[in-house]
Amino acid sequence: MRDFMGVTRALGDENRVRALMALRGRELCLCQIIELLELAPSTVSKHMSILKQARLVDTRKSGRWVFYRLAGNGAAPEVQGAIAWLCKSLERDSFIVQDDDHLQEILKWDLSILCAAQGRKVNETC
Amino acid sequence: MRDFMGVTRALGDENRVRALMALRGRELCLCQIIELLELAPSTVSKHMSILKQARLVDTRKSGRWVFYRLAGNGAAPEVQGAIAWLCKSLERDSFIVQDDDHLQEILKWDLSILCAAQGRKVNETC
DNA sequence: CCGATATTTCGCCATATAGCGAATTATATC
DNA sequence: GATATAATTCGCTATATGGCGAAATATCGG
Repeated sequence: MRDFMGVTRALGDENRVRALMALRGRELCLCQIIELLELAPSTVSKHMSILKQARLVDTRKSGRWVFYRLAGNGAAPEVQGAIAWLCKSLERDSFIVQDDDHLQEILKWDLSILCAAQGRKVNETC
Repeated sequence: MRDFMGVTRALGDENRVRALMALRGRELCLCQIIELLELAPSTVSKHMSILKQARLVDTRKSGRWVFYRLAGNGAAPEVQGAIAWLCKSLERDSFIVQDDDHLQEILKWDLSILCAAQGRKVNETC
């Protein structure tokens, strides 16, 4: 029960749900999720740590970067069920589709450039 | 998205999850749920209204009593998915099994007696 | 070793939420 | 109509949560 409630609480925030949906079929660096959600790095880090504690995501560290991915086949059944339910319910949601589009743009940028640009009110044109 | 978050928020409270699980395969009167959760009537009423707003439960009014049941086949897919996920994840949870046992006892009581007994620190033996 | 940089942790604030009891509403019974 | 009763709404309090910026941590490049 404790574990299960950890999952439901984790799913109870819109930004965390958006982050999970963004991780469908790919892994993302924290800075890419920051860019997507347009929130402070500390806020996004906290969100991701909540998702990790609920076992909804796994992480991989590569140098200074931390990559997140959805929990896979090794995960607990309730976690896999949650992810399946989430994806099925929101796949066609207009906000999620919009995020998907936004992500396509974000993914075009080199990670180091993206990270360096954060916190400096990036101008879209340069 | 708005509707979906309504569901996830509703699932984010342990007492609401317990109430939903209690409704598997039967309908219950509010006073029976009050007895199960051992919370104030106003608190339980609020919980159930949140579940109703999320469309996770339907209600039927019969005189002074209000009966709750899980949303059925007519419900939105994300709601049905949520209920299915919930039941599959918690069916064997020890807290839920304990609630199931407790409910068996509660169901033995006549509704009017149960309601009348609430708020008066019922002695198990009378 | 010394910055620079990505992430996390900490401290704080504003808001949301769960809980209760009292007051209100709706319905049944007298 | 008056009274009793099941449920809801209201007002309040205590706690939890999401947000940020500053400070701390970890890692890379010189």
